[in-house]
Amino acid sequence: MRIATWNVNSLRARVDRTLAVLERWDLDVLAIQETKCRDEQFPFAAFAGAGYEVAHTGLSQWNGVAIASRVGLDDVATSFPGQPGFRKPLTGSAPPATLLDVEPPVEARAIGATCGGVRVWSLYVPHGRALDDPHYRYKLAWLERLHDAARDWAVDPGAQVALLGDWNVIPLDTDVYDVADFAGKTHVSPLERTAFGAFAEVGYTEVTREHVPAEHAYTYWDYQRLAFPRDKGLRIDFAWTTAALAERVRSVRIDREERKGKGASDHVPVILELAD
DNA sequence: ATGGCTACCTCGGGTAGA
Repeated sequence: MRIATWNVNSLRARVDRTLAVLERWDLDVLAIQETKCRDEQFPFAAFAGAGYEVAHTGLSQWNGVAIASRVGLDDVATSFPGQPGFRKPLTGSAPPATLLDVEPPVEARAIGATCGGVRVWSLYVPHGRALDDPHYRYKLAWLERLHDAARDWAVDPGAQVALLGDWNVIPLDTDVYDVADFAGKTHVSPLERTAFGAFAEVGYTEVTREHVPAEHAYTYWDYQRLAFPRDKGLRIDFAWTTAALAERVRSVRIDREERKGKGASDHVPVILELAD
């Protein structure tokens, strides 16, 4: 079984590239992030034509996550238990007191489905924006709540769970072209790195590192400043799996070629080959 | 020193990404 994760950075702008990735890697399952569309805008027919069922959640032009599968797609969940919401802080005059009590909306950043016996989650962790931005606190809370949910999913030692996606965390200094460029910014702060690493304490293994231990093995390159030709990238797309699933991983590959050419996403697919 | 790109909304320029 082959399963992959990819932040496609707008699905509608890259339907052809996405179908080509499915075919090139002979994928059974693809976890997609940043579809940037609402459900009614999602090109389901193109995927069906290629033999894939799709579960998608998208509420606006932002975020949006999906799972495409040709090995079944059961028990779809469009958020995880306890997933925090976010709303920009209100500006100007104070709203009526009743509005203050309204929970911020849960964003389309997590979708889960069971595919071929594996509980797959496609996750788009909030960016954080800046260390003094409310979005940063949201990011930390989001990772904590995900950790709590993931702990529950891993209680059964035979559970096969894969947490796939764009984690928006640079876990090691060698996961970035120059960590000095990130001083005082998000993605490298101790709190983020601790929140990311905490999944190891509740039964999960980050299998992409295990199989691709090389330093500077990036999964993202900025569109700006010729980042890709200069290989100034980041490693921020990962796969935490339960022990029973980690045992099945035979290889992990980073599809660096996908960053080339006109119309590339700024992220590339990460592919896991699983033993049957 | 700044922004340098791409995509979304929609046809000008704001929001977001990392």
